[in-house]
Amino acid sequence: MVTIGDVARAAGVSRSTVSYALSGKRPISRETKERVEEAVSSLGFTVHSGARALATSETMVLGLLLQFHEDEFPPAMLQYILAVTTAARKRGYDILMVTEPDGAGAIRRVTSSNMVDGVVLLDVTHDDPRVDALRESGKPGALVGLPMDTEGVDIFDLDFSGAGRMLVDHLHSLGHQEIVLISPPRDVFQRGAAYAWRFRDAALERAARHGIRLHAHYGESQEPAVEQSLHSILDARDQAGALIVHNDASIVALPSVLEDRGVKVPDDLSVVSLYSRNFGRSFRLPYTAVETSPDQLGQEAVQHLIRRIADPDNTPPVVRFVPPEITDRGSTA
Amino acid sequence: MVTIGDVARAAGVSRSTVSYALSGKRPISRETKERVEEAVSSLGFTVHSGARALATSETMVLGLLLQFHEDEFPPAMLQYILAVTTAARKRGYDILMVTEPDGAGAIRRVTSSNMVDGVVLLDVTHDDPRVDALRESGKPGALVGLPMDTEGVDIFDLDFSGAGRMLVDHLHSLGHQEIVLISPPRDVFQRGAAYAWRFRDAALERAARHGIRLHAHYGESQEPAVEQSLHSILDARDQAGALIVHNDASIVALPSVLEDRGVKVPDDLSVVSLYSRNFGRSFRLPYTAVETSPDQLGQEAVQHLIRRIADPDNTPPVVRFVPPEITDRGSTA
DNA sequence: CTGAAAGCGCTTACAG
DNA sequence: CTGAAAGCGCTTACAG
Repeated sequence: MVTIGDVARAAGVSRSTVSYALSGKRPISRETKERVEEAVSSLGFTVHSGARALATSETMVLGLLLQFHEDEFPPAMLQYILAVTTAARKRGYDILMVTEPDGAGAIRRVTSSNMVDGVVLLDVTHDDPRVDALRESGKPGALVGLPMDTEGVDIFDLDFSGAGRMLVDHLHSLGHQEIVLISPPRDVFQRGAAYAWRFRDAALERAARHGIRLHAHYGESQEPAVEQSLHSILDARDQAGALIVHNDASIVALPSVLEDRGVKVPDDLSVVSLYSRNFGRSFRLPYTAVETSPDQLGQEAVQHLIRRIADPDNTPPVVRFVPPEITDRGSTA
Repeated sequence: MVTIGDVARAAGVSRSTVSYALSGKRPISRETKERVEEAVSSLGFTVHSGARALATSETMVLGLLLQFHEDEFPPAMLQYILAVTTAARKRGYDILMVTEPDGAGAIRRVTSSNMVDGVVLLDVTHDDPRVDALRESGKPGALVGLPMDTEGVDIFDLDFSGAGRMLVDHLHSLGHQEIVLISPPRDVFQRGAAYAWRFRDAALERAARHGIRLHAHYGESQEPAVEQSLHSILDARDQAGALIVHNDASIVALPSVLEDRGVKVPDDLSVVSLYSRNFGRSFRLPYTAVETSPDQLGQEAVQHLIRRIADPDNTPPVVRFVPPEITDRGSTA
């Protein structure tokens, strides 16, 4: 391989001059700089990332920690992966993708071996063991999802409580008095994914205030249970005029379930949900929904994480809840 | 941070002894080894990955190169990502996920900076510029997808030609004489994704041999075009008794399109496709299909790549086409 | 069975 | 504006 020494020799300067010419960290004369650049490109020099990491204690790599749970709909997670990766690369960082089941162990592994400068945790739960592991690691981290103890970590999430209130208000303003809510699967609640109950509890509370009957049910995540559960919930609640679906697998399955049942939206039933624009496009979902903004969330998380890496102490901790925005697709009446 | 020197001091031995005790690359006395291990765990020592990479020229990281094209259905790619990541971790490797648009440049970047020991290329096309970049890099690579020039690279893919023949044979054995094929979008062909024409051409050839009329159409990848194209193709070909869908977005949209049209499977129409078990489960696809085996493909690619990293010269080049297997879900008659 | 030392390829004070 | 040298934390011949 070609090293900085080769470049120095070819350009007739010292290795330190090459390093400075490349980094711009001290002034270099115009002609020296040109000679260095010529040598670099003619030799095809690239800095050895391990050597640089050893010298600077910076890897320019971010860890992305995620898990594929049985109770989650895989396509939904992809949007966050892509958002984080793109945002990182735009700022010169690469992404180490870590998916092993033992997330806390994985954090210890990649931080203590100095493989990454910081980590992004996806799908953080209420008592997520990864959060303690992160704190102990001393590396900066950005969380997507809300843990019980937010001390010393940066948090980025949709305002699920606000989203729940917003959708209930929307249906209330149209005069609905009886609403069915399809939540994430029971396992998601038990796992401690706060987004599930933040949304549900806010919706319930808001409905109560409006005097609306809101029936909350758990949805499913795997077919054929998804469709079956939708049918049985709709069977049991056929007097309700509106449906709130906070469940990715269920919203994807809903169009064909409703078609099966001969239910017309919004004439027979008003439907609202939460999903991103791209998600809705992949599956042709025609429902009025709160935009979940994975791109924005991923970008803000990465941006803040990088700022904290650069200046761990003077960066204020942030708990950022992206305000919900509703996209009206005409599925309510 | 705690270094190997700290461990050596605590254990009362030299740094080299610590290194050897940890790696097992030379015999260490039982008691020395125990003292080292005790020091390691009490101090919480982990090898600095950059330092090790610098000393050994091995990073224990694999690059995973992929792009999200407009003309592809995102959820399908996720299965390969997960398969590769899991297989790599099982063998002690981490995954650097590289998604930038300039794939060839990305390969140059991560290989020449020695960030990875090898790369996996997903979705390789006929004249994929990444393949040349890979060859020039001198690093081992495993490709998923078939390039024009297979010299010096290892290839792992489904036998799409065999899959095309198998599905046509299956329909032929049931007496079908007129079949519609929905291929990937035109853009996928133009991009040079060989799997698209390998499947189609083999199906056409096989159909011709059987004296079957096979009408090949391009499908779409984005809603609402997907559904519209399905409707217009089915309108134009309403005399056909069987449908082969080689298009992820289309097969996901098919159930509701057929329901819309009042078409019963398999009574009115036989349907066959290609997708993985998990993919089918996510979307409740009830169709007889060739299993695309992303898990197996990912695992074989990683396994072979790691073998080649260990011994670049004595590892024979491989072009591996996983034989198609049909899963009968009763959607044909 | 163990140690002292060279070397991997960088960056960055220190010195001029 | 530039150079010589130390140092980052490992691994591995070399030597005993």
